[in-house]
Amino acid sequence: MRKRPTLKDIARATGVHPSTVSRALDASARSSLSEEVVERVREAARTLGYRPNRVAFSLRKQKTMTVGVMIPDITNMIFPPIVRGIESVMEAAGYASILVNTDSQPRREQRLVEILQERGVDGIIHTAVLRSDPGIVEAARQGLPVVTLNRRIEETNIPYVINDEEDGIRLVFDLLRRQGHRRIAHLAGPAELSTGRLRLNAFQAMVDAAGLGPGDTVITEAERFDEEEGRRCAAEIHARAPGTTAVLCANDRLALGAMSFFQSVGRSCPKDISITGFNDMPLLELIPPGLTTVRIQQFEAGAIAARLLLSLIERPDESVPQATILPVGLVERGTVAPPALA
Amino acid sequence: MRKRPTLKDIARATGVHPSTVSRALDASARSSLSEEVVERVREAARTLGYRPNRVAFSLRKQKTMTVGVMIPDITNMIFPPIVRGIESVMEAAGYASILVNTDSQPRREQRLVEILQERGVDGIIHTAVLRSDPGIVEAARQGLPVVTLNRRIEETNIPYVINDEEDGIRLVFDLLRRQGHRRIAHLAGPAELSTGRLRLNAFQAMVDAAGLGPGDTVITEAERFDEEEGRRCAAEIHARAPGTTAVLCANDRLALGAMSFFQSVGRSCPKDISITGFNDMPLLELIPPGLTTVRIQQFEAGAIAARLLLSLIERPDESVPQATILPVGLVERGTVAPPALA
DNA sequence: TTGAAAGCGCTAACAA
DNA sequence: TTGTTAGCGCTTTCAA
Repeated sequence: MRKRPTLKDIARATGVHPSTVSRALDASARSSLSEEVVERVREAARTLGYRPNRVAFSLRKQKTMTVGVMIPDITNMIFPPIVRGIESVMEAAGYASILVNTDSQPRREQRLVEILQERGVDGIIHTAVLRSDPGIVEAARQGLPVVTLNRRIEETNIPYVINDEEDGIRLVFDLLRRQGHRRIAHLAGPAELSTGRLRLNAFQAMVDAAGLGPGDTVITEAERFDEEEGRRCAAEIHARAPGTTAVLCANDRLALGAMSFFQSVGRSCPKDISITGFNDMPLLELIPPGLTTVRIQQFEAGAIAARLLLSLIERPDESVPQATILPVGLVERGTVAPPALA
Repeated sequence: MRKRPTLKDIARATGVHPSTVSRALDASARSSLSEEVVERVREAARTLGYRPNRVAFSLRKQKTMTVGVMIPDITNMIFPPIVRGIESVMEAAGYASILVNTDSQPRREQRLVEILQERGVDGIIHTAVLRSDPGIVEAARQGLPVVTLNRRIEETNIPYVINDEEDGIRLVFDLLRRQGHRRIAHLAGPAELSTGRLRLNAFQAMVDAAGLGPGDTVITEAERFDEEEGRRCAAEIHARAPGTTAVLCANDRLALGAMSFFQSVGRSCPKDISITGFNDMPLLELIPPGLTTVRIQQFEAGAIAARLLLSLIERPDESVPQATILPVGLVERGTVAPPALA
């Protein structure tokens, strides 16, 4: 690559000292210089096509203006909007984002945290934490600004931004109850993820509050949030509790898998079985009969997490809220109907 | 952040010179040292929790081990798999990726190229170029390794990886012809994108080769590759050429929009109108009646582009192929049927 | 208002 | 085999 001009080159061209050039180009130091020098320097910078070297800047200032963004898998469609939300505020603040996919593998996640630290990121937004996650906790303990998004780590004071999981579950549960369902199954997410756990807890609380008995509900736990696990768990529900009239799923992909399973065994949705999801991922509205689900904020959640991280980085003594819980909404489409009369 | 240990700290701990520590920790320089020193140094590095500082490394070596990945918009579902393909090879080679979204805005794209250059990226993979794109061309001319993906820039020697657009169009066109269609419309993509242009050219060539007359085909050009433009252009086709029995769309999102339009005016697909797409984006198979489309390689395309870029960066005198054209395949689903008898 | 000098953490040419 | 030294491009303290 052709060598880019440096401060030294500008200094030579204008006959001033490199440090003077540095000052002339820095808005906050500019004030202490004569207008004439500032103008000459800026002019020279322009004609030489000067671009500051951020690597040198970073080494000197111990600040890379870069953040790490950790997600489980960008091909999972709920993450792209979140990432855009993060970048919309980071980019505006002059930060670049290094995006990494953990594939939900703890060892890989751990390694990626180290890689990001080697690269000197100023902070990390982490959407892929496990409920217990020593690697990132240790990094945060050493002073690295971290905020978790979508999920939280238990027993730490790392700030987190999550959805109101409890309210979301309440919304779909109440809908099912109003339609007359009593034999409601929960297709739960992985227990090691806070989303899976919180939604399960909320489901159980709703069941208790509704006075449903143990014979009415069955719970299966998926190992991953994907369609295949949705099918597998739906099959289990079908086998263990054939009288189930509604399946409340911990997320949309599990619900899609469940829909596919019930269709394959000839139980039509919503006539024979009602199904609900969580997240309202893109394109869902085009898949018949239209999954009834819980809408979460995606872009906005990313933006909020990014603002929190910026605050941690740039104003370390200002305190930020430890918990940010975003409101959710019910999206009624076609997968819920009253139970068929037995 | 707690200060991380440096080479100097290890040097102090072991009683050798920092440069010796550097050599001991560098596999390729290690051979010139005594085993005893190497062991002592590595041991100290381990106990101190030493992590190399890549910023200092970058400044010294003039190499950041970072590449820029430019895409139009990560929320467009065909890009996440491409990005994963890129990262799978970049990460394995020790490179980090800075992902930026251009939103298809030339000025924004231009600015992002400059930002990436300030950050000293070792190369750029660009999936968002326009057919004419002076900013990135100039950067490449100055010696920055660049490869374009999915799209190409005309009149440059920047290596590119694209799909076999011509063959893809041939596949769907032939299918429509075999089913007996004659009045075929093309819902074209934006002319300033090579994908839009190449697919349009291919369509016209097929029309000519098939001996269809000007009365048989109508072409409308979308301004963006999205559902809304698909609906608008489908409406235009419907108005200008109501006798059209098939619409060959330049990509899946346009096709989805067209499907939505024709449904809204009561023309059922595929009974009254056949529709085809391009890309085979995720989830398409779940949307009835199932879009017949052209499958492109996504993950693999990213991986190939990344390998090309790596070659440009690490072996600058080895030559790389200027054009890589990936094979495509036909995916037959439910949106194509013989034309209704008039 | 400007210059001189040091140093961020690392690598590499040269010397010993 | 190891140490010395310089320097990547920048910011910032101190002096003038």
